[in-house]
Amino acid sequence: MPEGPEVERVRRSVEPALVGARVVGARLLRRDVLTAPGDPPGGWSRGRGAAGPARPVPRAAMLLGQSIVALERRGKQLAIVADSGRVLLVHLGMTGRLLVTPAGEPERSMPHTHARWVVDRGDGAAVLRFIDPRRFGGLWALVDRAALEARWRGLGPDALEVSGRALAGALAGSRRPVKAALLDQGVVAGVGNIYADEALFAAGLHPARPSASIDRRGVWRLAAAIRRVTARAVAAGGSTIRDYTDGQGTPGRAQERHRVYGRGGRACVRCGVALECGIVAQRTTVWCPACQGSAW
DNA sequence: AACACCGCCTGAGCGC
DNA sequence: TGCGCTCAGGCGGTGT
Repeated sequence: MPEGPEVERVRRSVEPALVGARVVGARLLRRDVLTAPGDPPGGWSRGRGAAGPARPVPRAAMLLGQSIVALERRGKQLAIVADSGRVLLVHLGMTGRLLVTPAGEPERSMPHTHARWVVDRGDGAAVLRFIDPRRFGGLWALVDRAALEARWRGLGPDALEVSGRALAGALAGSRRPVKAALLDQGVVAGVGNIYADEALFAAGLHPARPSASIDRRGVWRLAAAIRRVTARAVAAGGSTIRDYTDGQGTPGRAQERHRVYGRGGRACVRCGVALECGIVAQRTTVWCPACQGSAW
């Protein structure tokens, strides 16, 4: 389940093969995975019959014939920027993967491959695949950088660098549970269910605490915890729970460091009390009833 | 306006 | 062994 740290690992792992490379082949195997300019607002219909190339995709939208100049990330979104100015925005959703393999390697059949590119850096071609069994992820074709910036304007600061001041501004006046705020990408970009629980534990805050009830010191502690927890996850290669690997197929080890996520009922690593498990903000949530105070 | 909640989608894991 | 159920969860759309 890729959150910000996992997407950052993917970005780093595919960057060497992609930046400076020219896209010499592009195929979209499922039309509904891509939202291109002119598609219905809210994206292509995901209903029956949406599969397949029912409507031709402008090949430029898939960056065919263009050179990749940068791979940029904000939160869970990964932008492939071409020299034409066009951008292909990748969201991995729950089970999405980007995989790069040398073109010479024997073609293994990879189920749920929805898009496939051949890129050439001059020193040999490589194949890039977008694979996503559950299809919560997708691709968005943007015509220029301005469109990317407009889109990213809706995101909060990235989790790796969120400041206490920015978080305080976003939590002020909100009565919703602080965990719900953390999962809102407009508040902090890149935090998902795993790192929300981990950061709240690290900051000693109950996930159901109304956002506005947390004092200044607590908010600063929380911002620092978000930065620390996500930075450590990046350093550990990301959390591999089920499907996640980086762009080379390498799993991460950050899951071995989780102190609350997936540990409901087990002993708190800090105080030994049994961790509680419940639903907060419609998500499975684990917290320590002793270390994380009360919801009020 | 702010927030709650649903539905999308497939595979893993479980109980019977 | 095998079937069918539940669960996982990001996010956009709709409802309150």
